[in-house]
Amino acid sequence: MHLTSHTDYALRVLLYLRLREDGKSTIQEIADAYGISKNHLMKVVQRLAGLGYVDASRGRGGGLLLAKLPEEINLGRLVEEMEPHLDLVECFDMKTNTCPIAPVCDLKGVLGEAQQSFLGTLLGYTLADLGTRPQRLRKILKMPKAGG
Amino acid sequence: MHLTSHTDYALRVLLYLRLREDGKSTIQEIADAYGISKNHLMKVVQRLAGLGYVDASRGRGGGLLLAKLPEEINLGRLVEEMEPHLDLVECFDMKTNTCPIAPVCDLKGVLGEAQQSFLGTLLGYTLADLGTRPQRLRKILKMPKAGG
DNA sequence: CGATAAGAGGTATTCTGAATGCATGTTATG
DNA sequence: CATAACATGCATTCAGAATACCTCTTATCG
Ligand code: SF4
Ligand code: SF4
Repeated sequence: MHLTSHTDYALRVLLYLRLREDGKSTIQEIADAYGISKNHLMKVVQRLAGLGYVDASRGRGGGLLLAKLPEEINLGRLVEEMEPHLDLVECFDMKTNTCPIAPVCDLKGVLGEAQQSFLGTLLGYTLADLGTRPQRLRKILKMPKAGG
Repeated sequence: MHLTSHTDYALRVLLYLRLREDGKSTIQEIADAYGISKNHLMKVVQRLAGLGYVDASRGRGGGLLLAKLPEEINLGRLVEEMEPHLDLVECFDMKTNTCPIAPVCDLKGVLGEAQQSFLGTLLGYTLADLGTRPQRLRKILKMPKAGG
């Protein structure tokens, strides 16, 4: 039971940008701040751009900006969109299911309900609920001061 | 986001035994019923035996029996015990965490809460809540008639 | 216009852990 | 003592995630 690093990285990027609303941030800068691979992070950012969460501008002086208000970025929605699939067990994908009792299995319903609880909790939060300790976060992330 | 097949297989075994309280079932029989590998299922059953969910008797005439009442077998508990880990994101395991903001990350708490919602839902169900359509299940599983 | 910074996008490789198979040991029964 | 059934450990395969590269495009600046 785990989320992919893509999903977590996406959230890290958004959190970073939320604390940095005053100016653009480059992928390199964010990768350095979290100590992760720039190449890897580029894929995540492309995805976020495609989903409309960030605006990316190329060329010298380019970088990333949040494309929405933090209050508009729902964590549950983001997780649903970033995760490659939400197939808790094989029968959740009827196309590849091999379990013979799927049509009449109560467990399937119970697991589905549990997953909805999970996502439902996340749907109750937005990016605006994160970063409640901005000073400490900015310090850990070695974030440039406003205007820098 | 998915559970391992071990967890699902464990639940399948318990469901099978619950519908078959009248007599022992062999691993072979259950593997055939679900169309899965016997070798694989043996590992799952050993785990279930170790956790005290089933009694396994060896030798000719041996087989499996539920070691608890269906009402005593909680689905949330079982999932917790069968899953190799519940590390939704890397920071859930402090020993291997590399994320620098873990000590001050609000996201961690939110994800933890969501996971608790998931498990909390499952904790509300027991094996007794499954198998509400026993006739159809027994038929699909080609289960021997009572006493057979 | 040319150099350069930055993102876009595709491909290849590595790595991990799950899934599976196999071989042998142990226990109980008849 | 033959056999049926579970126990245990190890090896292998496989899928998907994670990561690394490489080339292309775009935009800015001197
Ligand atoms: S046992 Fe139920 S939940 Fe598990 S795969 Fe089969 S249908 Fe789905
Ligand atoms: S960003 Fe937060 S939730 Fe994600 S790994 Fe870091 S500490 Fe954990």
